Amino acid sequence: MTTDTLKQATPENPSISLGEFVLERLRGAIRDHRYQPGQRIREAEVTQWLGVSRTPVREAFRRLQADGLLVLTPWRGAQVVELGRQQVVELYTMRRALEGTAAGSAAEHASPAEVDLLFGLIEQDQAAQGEPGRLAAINRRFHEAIHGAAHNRYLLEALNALDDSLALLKATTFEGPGRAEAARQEHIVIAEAIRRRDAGAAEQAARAHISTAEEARLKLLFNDN
Amino acid sequence: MTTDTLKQATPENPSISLGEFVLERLRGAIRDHRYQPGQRIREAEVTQWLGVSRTPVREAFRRLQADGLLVLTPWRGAQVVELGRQQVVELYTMRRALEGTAAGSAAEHASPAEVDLLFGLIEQDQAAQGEPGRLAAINRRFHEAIHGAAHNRYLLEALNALDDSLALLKATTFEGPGRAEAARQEHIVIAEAIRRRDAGAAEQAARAHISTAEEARLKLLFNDN
DNA sequence: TTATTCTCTATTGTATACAATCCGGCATTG
DNA sequence: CAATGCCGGATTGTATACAATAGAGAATAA
Repeated sequence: MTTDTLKQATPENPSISLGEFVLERLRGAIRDHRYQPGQRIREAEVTQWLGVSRTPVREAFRRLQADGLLVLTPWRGAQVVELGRQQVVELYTMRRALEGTAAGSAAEHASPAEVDLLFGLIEQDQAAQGEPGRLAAINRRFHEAIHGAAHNRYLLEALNALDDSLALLKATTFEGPGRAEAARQEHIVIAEAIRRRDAGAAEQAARAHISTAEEARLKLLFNDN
Repeated sequence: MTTDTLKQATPENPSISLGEFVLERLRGAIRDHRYQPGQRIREAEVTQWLGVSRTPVREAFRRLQADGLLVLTPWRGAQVVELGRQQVVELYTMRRALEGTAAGSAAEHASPAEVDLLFGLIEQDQAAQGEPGRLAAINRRFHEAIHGAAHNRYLLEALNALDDSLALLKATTFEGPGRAEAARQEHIVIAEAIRRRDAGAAEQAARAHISTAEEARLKLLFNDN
């Protein structure tokens, strides 16, 4: 990466369009809070940062708007979405519905390997006691495993978009004391329901899991309820 | 529309960006099957049709891709999505989840006026016997009324996107004999559950409604099951 | 005849020029 | 001194020029 003649290819990955490249970089920056909620993002800024012209930047903006991460106001440009309490509640309602559906579908469609993966992750989780970073990563993979096991691409996309939206929030749910252990127990209930192919129980367990996560999140964010 | 000096405003509606204008026109054209599934849409085509440059057309393409209506292949451009049997099933799984959630939320949050609207639409439906076009329109409004009564903007957006995707399919569900009456009965069950604030019953009723619609749709499309 | 390669055109990806609009500060006026 | 209106720069919306690629068809060789 020295000369950067940059014909027509992503600076780093030479096989994808610049629009996609910018999209991923921006998505990552928003996820990591390098762009904070409410902050305005100027096209010229991104242009300089990533060394591309305005066209791919604008295309990425459109996609991020569709995903609910940016607000595009005419002549004012892009702003990272800010979530209020009401919006967080609405997002968790969606999450409860979609995670429940994913768990139910996983109970119906998961392959044996996918079921094994779930229990493997629960074991890893148990081994990662007291390491918040690893716990969060494993939790993430557990949920992704369920999402994949549902074998429904629309559901998967919707859940990914939802994750991105919730990443706008600062506090991670695992900060509450005892939350990690409680979450593991809930994960076990979900995984067992999936293993015994009980779609209804899997859905209920997943919903309950999201509900407790919602409570914890709201408490952390707004100190009430 | 004679001179068309077209400074910088939508040809028809002078207050919205051209990108949004193109987006809505394309969305409508896809909904109405003026662009058929599988068909390729060239930028230059739309450019000429709507009298704009390629830039707003490309922005609209990106949004439609995010909504799942177009497939954008690098260097090949845009193609209207084609839905296979598997994808239809997956979409209906989503629809069952989201409509169920909407009905449940509506039971919790609907205003009295919104409840009245539901029953008003059921009466209109009864009066529109044997007119497939009006029946379809009223059915649509009934569902939209529930979506609105849920008071959840994310849910609303997701349901709208889902409707657009299902509009890709040709046959309308109301073609089956007796389907209209059955649908009305199902609507009544949903509306009554909402009126008595029974979220669980409303969700179950909505799910059952979607399941029967799915069956009818699959029968119409693939002549099996 | 058939397979293969090459070229050329149509089309998309990107960059940039230009137009329109918003927002700040400043001056003018009451 | 405050309010209001008017500039000027900063920023976005749109159009277009140019680069890169894919794909179809012609030309060639077996």
